[in-house]
Order: sequence, then structure tokens, then C-alpha cells
Amino acid sequence: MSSSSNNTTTTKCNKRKIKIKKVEPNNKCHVTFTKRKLGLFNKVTELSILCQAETALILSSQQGKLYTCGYPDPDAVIRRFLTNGTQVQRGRTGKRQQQELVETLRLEYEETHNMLQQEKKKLDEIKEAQNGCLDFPAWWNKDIEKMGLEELENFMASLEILKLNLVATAEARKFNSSNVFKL
Amino acid sequence: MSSSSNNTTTTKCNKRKIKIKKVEPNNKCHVTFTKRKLGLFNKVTELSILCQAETALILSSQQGKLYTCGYPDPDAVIRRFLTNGTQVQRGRTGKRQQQELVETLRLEYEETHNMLQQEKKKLDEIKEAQNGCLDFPAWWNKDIEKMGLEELENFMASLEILKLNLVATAEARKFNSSNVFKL
DNA sequence: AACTATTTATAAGA
DNA sequence: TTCTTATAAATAGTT
Repeated sequence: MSSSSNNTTTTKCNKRKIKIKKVEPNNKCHVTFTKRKLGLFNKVTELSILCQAETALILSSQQGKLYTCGYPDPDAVIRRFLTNGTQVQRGRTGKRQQQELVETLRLEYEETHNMLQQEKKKLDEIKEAQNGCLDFPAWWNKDIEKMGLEELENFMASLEILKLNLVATAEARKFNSSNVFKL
Repeated sequence: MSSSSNNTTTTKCNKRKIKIKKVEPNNKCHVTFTKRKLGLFNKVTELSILCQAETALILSSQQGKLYTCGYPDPDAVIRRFLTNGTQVQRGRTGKRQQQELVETLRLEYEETHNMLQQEKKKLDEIKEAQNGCLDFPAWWNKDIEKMGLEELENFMASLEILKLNLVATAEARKFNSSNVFKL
């Protein structure tokens, strides 16, 4: 391991080791790659066997590491591909497909962005509703419908206490005391 | 359409046409191949873009017809595979720019997606806090501190009405009526 | 690595 | 072939 200037600085001699994580931001991506690679390998092999097709799949990871699979013989398929490469039907490879792909990505991004805006809006609304306590939030109406009787009674008892506390708080404003009721 | 001896026999002149199906036993397999081929192409491309991996997939159908796909350049991956890890040659202009574009989009999308997840999480937390009405959400404590006296009194009046409504709701459970108080 | 809630793929039928 | 749909499989997020 050559300690580069990345983030793992072992440095000098007996300094404390301040290095635990390596590629954390990238880790998620790597996990995804691993999972999907396995999934793809399975699918490719399934197709071979189900349809008597010959297959070859080559993957190069972000780090440039090569993985391959295929059935029954990926090398044979690759050789055939190299031999009569002109007659090959290409899927999703040409510029046109790539453009479509880019467009898809773009749309996805846009959609996600819009959803993000909506979520933020909702969040703000809720926060606002909580601040403006005088306008009672509509939620309790619905929640009450769902409560059982016992639950309701408990809730009402809690409310009673809440009210008492409110009174106490109001009084405290005047007398600067702090008598607070608890369950 | 050359009427071969396969199974479509138009035959003579005015005989009834007794031919509808073509390659039924094999057809299913072919349909499967077609569907799965498309599915694989999509998955392969997805993996490429999601994980910045380079991919190449070659399929040879039962009939020996070749199909290939990959991103951004299957041939390059195959070349690398053949030379077992030497540097990939990729001098084509334009592709590089497009790759950068895709990369930018991908990063943006990812970032936005992450933010979206965070917002959703926050929202869920708040909603959850609202559902658990029996555990009084901590927010009102703080909000009460900020209220003016008059505000507090209004709030308490509101609470009184809320309580009445709760009672009414509870009663309604027993008598199926719906008397609800309003401000 | 294991779990699960969701999303996605796909086989069968129209 | 394309569309639909019920079911099966993949997988993202989480633990």
C-alpha cells in the first residue's frame, strides 16, 4: 500500500493512525456495481441456457478491473464477433441510442428535481403549520378518527394536562414561576 | 415470401387456406430471446452509467445471428479484454464530450436524488411525530414559549374546542351522531 | 451479509 | 408485433 496523498496519511513514525475509511463516498457505487454484476451474470447465463444462445459479457469496473462471463464459451463468441463484426446488429450502441440515453438521464434528473422541490414545499408547509399554532392543523381530525375509545380518553386526559400547563405557562409569564404539571 | 415447405402451404388454386401458425414450437423461444435480449441491453447500459463501468455484451442467437451492445464503446472493452489489461485506445472525438455530459448528468442526478431522499426522510419524521399524538410532540413546548399572552389565550380557547370535539367524537362512536363544534 | 420494501422484468395471453 | 397483466426476480436502502 503506497500511502498517497489521498486521505490515508500514515506519515512519519509513531503518529496515531488517522485512517479508517477509504473510499466511502464511492462505496455505494461499488456495492451497486457488485450487486448488478452478479445479477447480469445470472441473466446472461439464463438466456444462454433458455434459448440456446451463446453469450459473452465483459465488464470493466470504475477502477478498470475486468470481469467476464458467458456461456458456453465467451472467447468463442468474441472471436466470432471479431470475425464477422460487420454483420452484427448493435443494440443501444450507436450515437442515436446514446442520445436517447442521455435524454432519459436528463428527464430523470428533471423529474427528480421536481419531486425534490415538491418535497421541500410540503416540508415547509408543515413547518409553517406548526409555527402557526392558532390555525389548527387539519391532521388531528383524521387521526382522531382512527383512535380507539381508550386511546381517545387518554388523549383527552393528556389534553387536560396540556391545558393546565398552558395556564401555568401563562401565569408564569406574570409571576415568573415555573409550576408545570406532569403525567 | 417464398412459400417454402415449412408449414405454410398455400398450395394449388382454390383450396381453403389451412395455415395460420408459423413456427409455433420455436416461436416461444424466439420471443423469449428477444425480450430478454432487450432486458439485458438495458441492464448493461444502466450498469455502465450508474457505476461508470465500461461494458460489452455479445449475444449469438440460436440461429447464429450476432447482437451486441455496450457503453460507451463495446469494441474498446473487447479490445482491452483481448489484450488483457493494456490501455484502451479511445481517440474518437465527440464521444468523449458526450461522456462528460453523461457524467455530469449522472452526478447531478445522484446529488439531487440524495437530497430528495433526505427531504423525504425529514418529512416522514415529522409526519410520524404527528401520528404519535399520545406522546406529545416536543414542538409545542418551544412554540408556547414564543407565544404572546393573547396568543396563548386564543390557543387555550382553541384547545377547549378541540377537547369538546374530542368528546363529541368519542360520543359519536357510541351514538353515531356527528355534532362537531366550530370556532 | 441478511432483510425487506419497492421497482423492474418478463411469461402468458389478447 | 405490440399491449396488458399477473407473477417472479432484482435490487436499493437499511441493519
